[in-house]
Amino acid sequence: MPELPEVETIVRGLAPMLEGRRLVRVEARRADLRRAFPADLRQRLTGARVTGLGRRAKYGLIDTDRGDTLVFHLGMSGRWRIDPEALGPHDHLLLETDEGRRAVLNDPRRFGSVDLVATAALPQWEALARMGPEPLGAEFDAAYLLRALEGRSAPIKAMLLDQRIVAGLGNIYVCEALHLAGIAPSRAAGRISRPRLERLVEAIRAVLAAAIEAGGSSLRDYARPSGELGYFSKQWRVYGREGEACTCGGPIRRRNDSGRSTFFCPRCQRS
DNA sequence: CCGACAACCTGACGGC
DNA sequence: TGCCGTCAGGTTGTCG
Repeated sequence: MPELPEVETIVRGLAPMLEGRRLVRVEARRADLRRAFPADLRQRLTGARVTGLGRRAKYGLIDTDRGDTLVFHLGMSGRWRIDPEALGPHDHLLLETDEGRRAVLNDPRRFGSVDLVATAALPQWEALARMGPEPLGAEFDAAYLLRALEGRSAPIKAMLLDQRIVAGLGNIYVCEALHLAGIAPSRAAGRISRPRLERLVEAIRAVLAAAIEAGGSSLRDYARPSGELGYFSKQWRVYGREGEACTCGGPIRRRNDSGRSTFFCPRCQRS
């Protein structure tokens, strides 16, 4: 589920119950996800006050007054459950606040991660250090993309999935943005004209903003009986719509590019 | 640098 | 009903 908009939505959903609260109970229910949990996770977090939440790319950030930031990544199947009635399978990490609220990290496939990083050193932290700019930030524009893609012969789709180029896009929103921009996923990245890169930047921004907007509206019921966070409407133009009609009337195609599905409209995205 | 592929895991779904 | 193959929103590493 989680690309940038999903993580953003989840962070916004967690903020009201965590911000300013003291963590009275921290329980890791297994030793690792994709990699081991920090050995001192519990002692460093228990008793700490959450000072703020944030996001960098697909990473969620929970800052504490002890100078540590809990950094979580949701992998393919991660989500947070809010005040669940009971803990169940794949509930790997529990945070309980001084108000008795509970946030539970659930991740069946365990491709996610949980780390504890000194807040001041966060930008230098290995996973974030080599990361490209935020697609919704000012640094990300056509001029930047032009330089970053210069001389690259790899397909634009692969380049947009590369977090070192731009941070936070995944398979869905790359497909969506390329379609909105009218660019073929296979187009050599370094051979896209500046005007078309400008269009691409705007498309990426628009697609992400719309998804965050949609997530935001569904947040109102984030405390549904199931207590799950991460419920998103699917307003996709091409993703998951193989065989259906594109807005142009032509059929949406699906192709496999090195193990990942690419959805596109051959008519709207000729080059 | 590039492309293809495997690995890490579980669950959902379609076909038979 | 059940078994089996396929696929899934991510990341990382290897090999040619």
